Amino acid sequence: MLSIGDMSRRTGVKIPTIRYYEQMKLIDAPERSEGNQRRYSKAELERLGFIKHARDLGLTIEAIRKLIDLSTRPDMSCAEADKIASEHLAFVQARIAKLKRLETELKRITSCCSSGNIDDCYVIHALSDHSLCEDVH
Amino acid sequence: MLSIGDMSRRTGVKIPTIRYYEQMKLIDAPERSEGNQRRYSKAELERLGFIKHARDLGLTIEAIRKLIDLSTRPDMSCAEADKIASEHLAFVQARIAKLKRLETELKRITSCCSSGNIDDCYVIHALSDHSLCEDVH
DNA sequence: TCTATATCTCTAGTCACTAGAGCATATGTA
DNA sequence: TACATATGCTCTAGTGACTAGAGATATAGA
Repeated sequence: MLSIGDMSRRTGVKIPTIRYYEQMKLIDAPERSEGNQRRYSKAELERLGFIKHARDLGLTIEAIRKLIDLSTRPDMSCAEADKIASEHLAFVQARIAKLKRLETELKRITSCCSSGNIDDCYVIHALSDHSLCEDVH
Repeated sequence: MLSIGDMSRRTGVKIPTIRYYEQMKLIDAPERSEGNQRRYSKAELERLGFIKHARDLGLTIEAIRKLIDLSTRPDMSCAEADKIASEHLAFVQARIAKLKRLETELKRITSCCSSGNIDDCYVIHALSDHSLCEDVH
């Protein structure tokens, strides 16, 4: 049996976050010791690892809840699970594209600041004048 | 003189958000009409545009507050402003790198799901078994 | 047994908004 | 001028995914 601290060390999920996941019903309320402390099984460790991994990948709590739900219905087609992951992939790709455009503009903004006076500051100037952007947003 | 709705239409910042910025002291409390409605000047429109642009670039409210503060002290060197923008550039670049690693893993996860049964579902399986990751995280 | 560490519950705070209730004001047309 | 509609006001509370802190209790090792 594992304490909440053991779970935390093994998965890298912080203790308050584990309790938060329990509250959000991502994990079941575990057994308790005589003194009311949480005691987890190996299966619960695995589920927390699953959640951690999915969160690291940026999946929302809601998406993870769906995946867990799916995995407990072994008769279900996995098309649904694939859909969740695929949608998230598209989301990640869109975010990369957007950030790359921002990177371009930030590079442009920061590469020109050489004067000593704020009146000529290209950073401030560029941020004020949207028309300087090359249709970035 | 512009109403809050005019400001919103011209900058693309939603009305409650404008009021929120006022509360956060990013913009000064504007004049009011006889009936207590906000009335803005051109200068205030420009400042809101500045804030919008900076937010679109992902700068935090706190960073924007600093930039505004800097821009009202015309004697200051702009090195500080450049530092804020550069730091943010580094942040954006780090995020791009991280998202690209996630993209790789998500692609791998979603490209193999072909079986009809959840027991064989690669998505669920891959998310459960961290060791399948190629040291992505 | 003592002490240090771990855990408990509960509340509130974070960021950057967003939503809604319940009014008051402004604007345009008849 | 009367009215309808649109716009605005303040205030409170909610979002997601945690994080922090208070104050009490439990457990493990010397």
